[in-house]
Parts: sequence; C-alpha cells; structure tokens
Amino acid sequence: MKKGHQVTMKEIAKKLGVSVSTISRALKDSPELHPDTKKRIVEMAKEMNYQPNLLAQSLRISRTNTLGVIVPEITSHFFASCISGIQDHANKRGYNVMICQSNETLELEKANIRTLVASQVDGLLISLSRETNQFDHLLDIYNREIPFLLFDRVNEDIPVSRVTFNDEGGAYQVTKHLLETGCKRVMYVSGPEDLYISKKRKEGYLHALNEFGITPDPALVKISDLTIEGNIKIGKEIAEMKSRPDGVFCMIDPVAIDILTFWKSIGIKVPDDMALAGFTNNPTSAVVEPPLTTVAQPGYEMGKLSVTHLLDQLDGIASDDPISIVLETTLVPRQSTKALK
Amino acid sequence: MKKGHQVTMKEIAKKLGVSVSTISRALKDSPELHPDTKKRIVEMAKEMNYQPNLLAQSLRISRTNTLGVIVPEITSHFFASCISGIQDHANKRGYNVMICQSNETLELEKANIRTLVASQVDGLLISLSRETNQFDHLLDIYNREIPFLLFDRVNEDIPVSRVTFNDEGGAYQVTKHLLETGCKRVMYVSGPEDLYISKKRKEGYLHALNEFGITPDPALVKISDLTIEGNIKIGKEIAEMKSRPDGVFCMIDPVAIDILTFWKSIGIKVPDDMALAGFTNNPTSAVVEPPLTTVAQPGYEMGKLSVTHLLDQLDGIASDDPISIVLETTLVPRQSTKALK
DNA sequence: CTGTTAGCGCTTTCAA
DNA sequence: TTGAAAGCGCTAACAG
Repeated sequence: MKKGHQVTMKEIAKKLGVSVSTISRALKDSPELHPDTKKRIVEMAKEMNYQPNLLAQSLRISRTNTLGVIVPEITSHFFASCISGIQDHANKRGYNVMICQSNETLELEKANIRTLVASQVDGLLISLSRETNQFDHLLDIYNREIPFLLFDRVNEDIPVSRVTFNDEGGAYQVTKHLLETGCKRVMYVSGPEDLYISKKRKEGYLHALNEFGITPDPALVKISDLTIEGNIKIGKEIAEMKSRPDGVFCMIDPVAIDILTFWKSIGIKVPDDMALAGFTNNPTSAVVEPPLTTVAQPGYEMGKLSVTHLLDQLDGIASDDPISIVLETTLVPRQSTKALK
Repeated sequence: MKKGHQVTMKEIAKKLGVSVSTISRALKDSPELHPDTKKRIVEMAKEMNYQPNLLAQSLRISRTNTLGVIVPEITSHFFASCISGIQDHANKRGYNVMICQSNETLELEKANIRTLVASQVDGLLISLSRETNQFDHLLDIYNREIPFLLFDRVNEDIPVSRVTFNDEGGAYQVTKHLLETGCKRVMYVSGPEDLYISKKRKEGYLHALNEFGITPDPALVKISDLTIEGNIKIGKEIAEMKSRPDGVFCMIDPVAIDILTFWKSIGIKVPDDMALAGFTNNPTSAVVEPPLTTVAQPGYEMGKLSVTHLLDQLDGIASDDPISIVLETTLVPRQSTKALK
C-alpha cells in the first residue's frame, strides 16, 4: 500500500510564492510577520490540510516529547492501570508514550530498551521483568545518561529514582489482620525469591509475626513459581500438610485465587477451615466467592506519580538526584478472612 | 535534566578520520568496503556505544516502522489482549507500536489520531469509542490515504478493512443455549443502541427467538448505559418486574456481573430464579459465584489478525481493497445457566 | 574501496 | 517583514 503523501511546508511555500521559513514563522504565530501574509498562509495550510511532521521537528530539536514505558505485561490489570495513569498525565504535559511489554523476559526487556532508545524517547519508565536478575542493560542506559526511573518492580542497586508501594507495610497490615482475627499459624506464599516484592512482603509478614511474639516457622513459608500449575501445587501441598496453617497470605491475588478455586474443588472451606488473603486488589478478588481479603495498590496513582516525577526531572522542576517515592497501600478486608471480634 | 548525548556517525567518522558515508556503509555491512576499514569502524562503534538514530532514518526514508493503536481503554482485559496480540506480531515483523486510549470519548479519539499521524506512523489500528457517532476524523485520514483498519468497535460506512467477531452468531449461540436449557422468556440487556455490538448482538438474540418460534417481547429488551450504577438499576428493574424473565443475556460480562452481584444481595438465586449469561469471557466471569456462562472472544487473536492484515497491506502482500475479517466466538457454558438435559 | 553531495521536513540564525 | 543558508543524523546516487 502506498502511503498517502503528507503536505509539507515546502509545498505551501511554492503554492504561495513565499519561502519555507516564512511558512514556518506563520505557523508558529511569530510576531514579526505581516498579518496579511500570516493570514494567507494559515488559511492555505488549513485548506491543504497541513500537519507538521513531528519527526522532522524532533530531529531538529533532539527531543521527541515521547516517553517509553516497559511493563512485564499489559494484560495485567495492575500494569494496565499504571499505563493509564502514565498516559493521561504524560499527555497532559504534552508528551506521548510508547509502551512495550517484556512478557516477563530479560531478553525482551533488553530489546525494548534498545528500540525505545533508538527511537530517541526523552525518558523511560521501567518495571522489571520477573527474570531480570542482572542489570547491565540498565547500567548501560544509566551511563549513557538517558533519564529513566523504575516503578513497582524495582532494583535498589541502580542509582535512579524508584516508585514503589510500601510492600513491607501492606504485608504487615494483612498479616496483622490475619493474626487479629484469630489465626495462630499464618503462612506466607511467596513468589520467586529474588523478586523485590517477594522479599519486601516477607519482611512485612515477619514483622507482624514478631509483633505478636510468634517465632517464624520455616514450614510456613512456601514459594510458588506464580504459574497456575505452581499455585495449585502449593494449594495441594497445604491441604496435605499434617498440621495445616489456619491463615494463608499470598504474595499476589492470582495465587490466592488459584488456591481458593482448588480448595473449593476439594471441599476446603474459606475462611472456616483456613483464612486466605492476597495482595493487589485485582478486580477479580472482589467477585470470587468468598470475596478475597487483599491489599489495594492504586496502579493509576503509581503511574501518575512516576510520570510526573520523571517529567519534573526532565523539565528541571525536580532535582536529578534519585529519590524513592513510596505509595501507601490499603487493607481491604473481605469475607475470605474472619471478621474482627 | 540534561539528556545524555548520543554518539553519532559523525563523531565516529572524526575519530577514525574517515567520512560519514563510510561509517554508514560499514554499519550496514555493505560489501563494497575494505574488510579492515569495516572492522575498525564496527569495533569503534561498539566501543563508543553507538546506536543509530531511528528518527533520522525514518525522516530519510519517510517510514517509521511504527504503527499507531487506539483503543477505548487499556484497562479492559479484552483490549489489553488485543494490544498484546498486536504488539507481539508487529514486533515480529519489525514494527513498533504506539498505543493511545480514547477513554471512550470522541474528543480524545480525534486527538489521538492527530498525534499519531503527526508522528508519522505507517498505519493505524483503531477501535472506536462509545461516543463515536460521527466519522469525519476517519474519513479525513481515509482521504489522506493513511492506511488504517477498524477492529472490534467498527463502523460499516468507512471503506476500510474491518476485523470483528461474529457478534450476531455469538449472541445467537448464547440465546439458543438459554432456550435449550428451558428458558421461555429470555431478556436481552443491551448497551447504547448506536453501538455496533449492541445492534449485532440483538440480531443474534432475535434470530434465536425466531428459530424457537417466540415472538419478541419489547418488555424483554433493556438498555444499560454500561456504568455500574446503570447496570444495577437494570438488575433492580428486572427484579421488580411483575412477570420476570427466566433467562437474561447481557451484552457484555460486566453488566451480567453487576446484576449478579446485586441479585445476590437481595436473595435472587442464579440460575434457579433466573439464568444469566454474558459475553466476552472476561477472566472475572470464570470466578464469580456461580461462574458465568458467556461467549469467548479471543482478543489476542483479534489483535494478531488485525495487525497482520494491515502489515500485509502495507507490504503489498494483501490487496488494498477493504475486506472484512470475522472471527468466530465460542459459547462457554457455566453454572449461571442450567445444564442441558 | 571511499569521499562528496544532496536531501528527508523543519527551525533558526544571519542578512537584506 | 521576508529570504537564504545551515544543520539535526542518516542514506544513497554519483564520482572518483
């Protein structure tokens, strides 16, 4: 398919018998033009349906007014919300956004960075893939002074700004809630151990246990690979334990939901047999039966704060020194845990 | 923040004392270069961490290898899946993707088109907003010969390719299913009437009724504005009808789920009091209680087919003549409708 | 085998 | 008040 030709300033200039620079000036409403010329040009531009070529502009000023975003996957409601927040607020400040997903692989994450950088984005907002356990690609763009920050899935060794939730605090809240509603043996189902959130949420879990004077029991920490099969496997293992926990806190909602579904199929009652809680507050968590106690993470807000901070840095409103923005989470108690007495 | 300077060919050239075009040739592995020079250049480029400037390349060849995508909202699981399919397969063919959301408004849809066109995307994949009831902006890009197609939320008056589901067929399947499982009075809860899918799904609904020799009852068609409040209002109206339907088919899952939740709160049992079905097969529909009978629409597949067709047209593999691609849907019977005898 | 030149569309000095 | 010229980074036709 031949792409339709776009009108250029040159063509308007020829049609009107003036120079290209005059067109340029007229179109950006320069004051040093004769009103008549300006009027003629503006009208002609409209008539010919002229649209500026952002590519050319960007090349000239070496700025694209475009930001790159890399998320593990777009179909996750949480990341979709982040993207939404990023996009709305980037647009508000005159920026466009290019979105890529790493599909949770290091390889694609690297490739995405390469393309976005080649596309001359003015900055990057990155949420790391599950696989990302080495950071050369990030240090590389850091050394090349390409402005970027990390959000949600971050790493603490890269000297750039980070936007995270208070994962430790959220996990503390929900574990405490389980303990307050009568659980004595609370289990933590984690994701892969080198994930930032796996660690942070475990800290919160341990913190709450400690506060209640409970010695952590290694048998009460399990690690899922976060696939459906992996989650169900954990559900099964728990069901078959000689001495089961009476409350289970899962690192993310999908784990809890998979376990819940499996338990229902084998007749385990939640919360009577075991209480269950998740983290993230996915839309799904509200409609399962029983509705799942979880911790709300405002994704849109995270996106908004992230992009705002990065643009503030780009625009010189904020200092270039890395900062850490921590968003608070909110406990959402539902029927999958018992009520407070 | 000052953006780090990107190495250019010019700088490599100066460092090596050769001309820029030699650099260019070496970097694209031109055969007409002395192997030594080539080697020196490639090594130096690597050492200096050279990355080609896609902007400059694009400007030169008047092609960006970038596609624009406009969806009503990214946080919908269905559209997120479409995007995922689009992105994966665009990348596979060397294209990047810029995604925008219209937030279901005509105004943003227009603005998005403007930006994407100004950014010189090579083509557009558009799913119309709910508000879109005039089409000047589409005719405009059509007249300007910018390649694009419509998917899912389409309009039949624009002479471009369309990718849709067999909405009529899916609605027929699910209505038939309700009738086969014993319902006598099946209601259709539609969205706004000028929505393409509202119409198409109604046709399928009427088709099934007709096949079962049932005269459509205007009291058995309701229209929701698709907000939570609107959906609940419909749920309430149904509950208060003197002669209720015994089966309700909702145009999209969220409507069914909102109604289900409301009904549960007032003690109406599904499917015993009334059977209920949706459309789309949102992840949520599988985990509500009872699980919702629905019609599966493979979003990823739709994205994949859409982008493949558009790229085929761009690459001259497919004809420029508009075609209509229709994807089949699958009935997913679950417990919110009674079982077949 | 390599350099020179021109040009993609636009903006911005510098001159007139 | 307007035009000419240079340049953003890259490629390709043309010349050597």
